[in-house]
Amino acid sequence: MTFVQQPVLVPAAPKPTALLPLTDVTDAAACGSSVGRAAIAPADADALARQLKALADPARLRILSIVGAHLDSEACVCDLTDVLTLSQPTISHHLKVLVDAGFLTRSKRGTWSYYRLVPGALGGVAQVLPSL
Amino acid sequence: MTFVQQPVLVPAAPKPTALLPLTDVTDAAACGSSVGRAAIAPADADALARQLKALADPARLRILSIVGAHLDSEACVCDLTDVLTLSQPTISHHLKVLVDAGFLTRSKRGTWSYYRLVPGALGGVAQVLPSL
DNA sequence: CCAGTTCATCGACAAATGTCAATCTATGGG
DNA sequence: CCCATAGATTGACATTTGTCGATGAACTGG
Repeated sequence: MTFVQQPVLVPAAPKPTALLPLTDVTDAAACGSSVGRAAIAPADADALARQLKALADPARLRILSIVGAHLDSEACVCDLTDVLTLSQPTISHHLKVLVDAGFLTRSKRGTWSYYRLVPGALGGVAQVLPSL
Repeated sequence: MTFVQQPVLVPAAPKPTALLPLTDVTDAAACGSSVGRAAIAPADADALARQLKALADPARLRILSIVGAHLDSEACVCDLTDVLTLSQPTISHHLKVLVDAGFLTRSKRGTWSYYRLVPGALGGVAQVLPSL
């Protein structure tokens, strides 16, 4: 189990302006704290929060994990309904959330819908987090 | 701007049983998909979702960023009320969420409350994400 | 002791979210 | 054709969440 850290390739990334754009660094409060660098821009915080919101659900994390656990990082809905204790519409809803957030892609073949991990999408979020 | 990637040291981590405990790997659906490894355990998905839920808010991301932007990774509430366009009770609420989730610590000195980043907390989440 | 400051807590409210039953839309097989 | 199956959509519902105003608690300076 090595996890080669793919070349990122985030698709739904809203253009990371400089990974950490500024807000402003011009104040000195009475409590005597000093600023070392600039903080995240509000627009970037919004975008990152949207991505994290899509991940911040136990069912969706399990879905991503189950899809990623398949040999080709691809699974159909029946693979999920078997394991998750949730109704089929609920699972379908979670899948839509993950697709809209850019973590999964959907491809319909015949009667079945196959979902696939977007390479680097999770890694992109993981890369930005520690630099907050 | 280098971001040295600290030695992790996650404090509030709920004991990662093996980073990816199993659920079960014993089925073969009609759609013909094959399992390569085990998925995340439901309990671990719950724990990770709780952490992510604490992060999945623009105001809280900005708070973490502002605290981390200070030279000693420490800031008082007044540093936040100056920048964020939110009422003081709302900011206090977000701070409590981040403390409860293990991303910040609070230390009161005199009239001021100082919040400090928990070293490795964000990195711990970031490390687990790509291995889903 | 009193007034002002800093921050947390409480109560209320609208909005967002997770869930399900019911329904709809393909697709495939007789 | 007709029916069965896989999955998406819809509508409804309870719960959670983000926000604020009002209030409370603790410390500081006159």
